[in-house]
Amino acid sequence: MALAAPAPALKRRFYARDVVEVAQDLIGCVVAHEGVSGVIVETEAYHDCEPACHAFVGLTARTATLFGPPGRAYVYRSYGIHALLNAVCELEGIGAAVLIRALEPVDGVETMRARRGHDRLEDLCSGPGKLTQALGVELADNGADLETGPLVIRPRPRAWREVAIACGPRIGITKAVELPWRFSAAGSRFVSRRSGVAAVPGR
DNA sequence: CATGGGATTGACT
DNA sequence: GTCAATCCCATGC
Repeated sequence: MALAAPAPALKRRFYARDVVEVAQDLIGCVVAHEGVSGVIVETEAYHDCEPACHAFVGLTARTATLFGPPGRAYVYRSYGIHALLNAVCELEGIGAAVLIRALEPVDGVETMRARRGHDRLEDLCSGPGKLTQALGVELADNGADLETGPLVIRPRPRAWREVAIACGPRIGITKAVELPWRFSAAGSRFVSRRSGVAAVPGR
């Protein structure tokens, strides 16, 4: 019996709803790019109604992807050095996205090690700039369709179906710091930071 | 056209 | 704990 084919990628309608819900539902899902993949263990939600979101300034060249159709990648350069990967959410015309902040490596670990220049498994994808480097995601992937690939996000594997989710304040921002819109797989060794989280009530 | 500010990381004290 | 690297883009003159 051959290995099962990978699950089909998440469809546009998965992303076309409340960005804070999508941020939680993406925990445990799998990001894959050209044979390299990992399980999402940390996310943050951003919405144009709050000032920490790039889309807060309105429609510009930079934010066009955020206001575009859901299910696309929003990739931008941070601090002049790192490419950060988001999944665009909500309906077209609303600027919202989920920042993918950390992965638990699954496939292509040796490729990740070579690209990252680090050996420890926990150092490969435990941060938003680290995981794009490990996956080979670049600015040119901005606007790419996450349903058709080559960069795709797949549903939770069976073992991740019941993952416990923690929440806390978003990291590295100076505005709207009070919103608890950072989510992580409870107890994961692969998140970017360990502190500042609490259990999500009722989930 | 000049300026300033980051959704970070890694090296160093 | 501190701090520099580095570049895209929004803003203002």
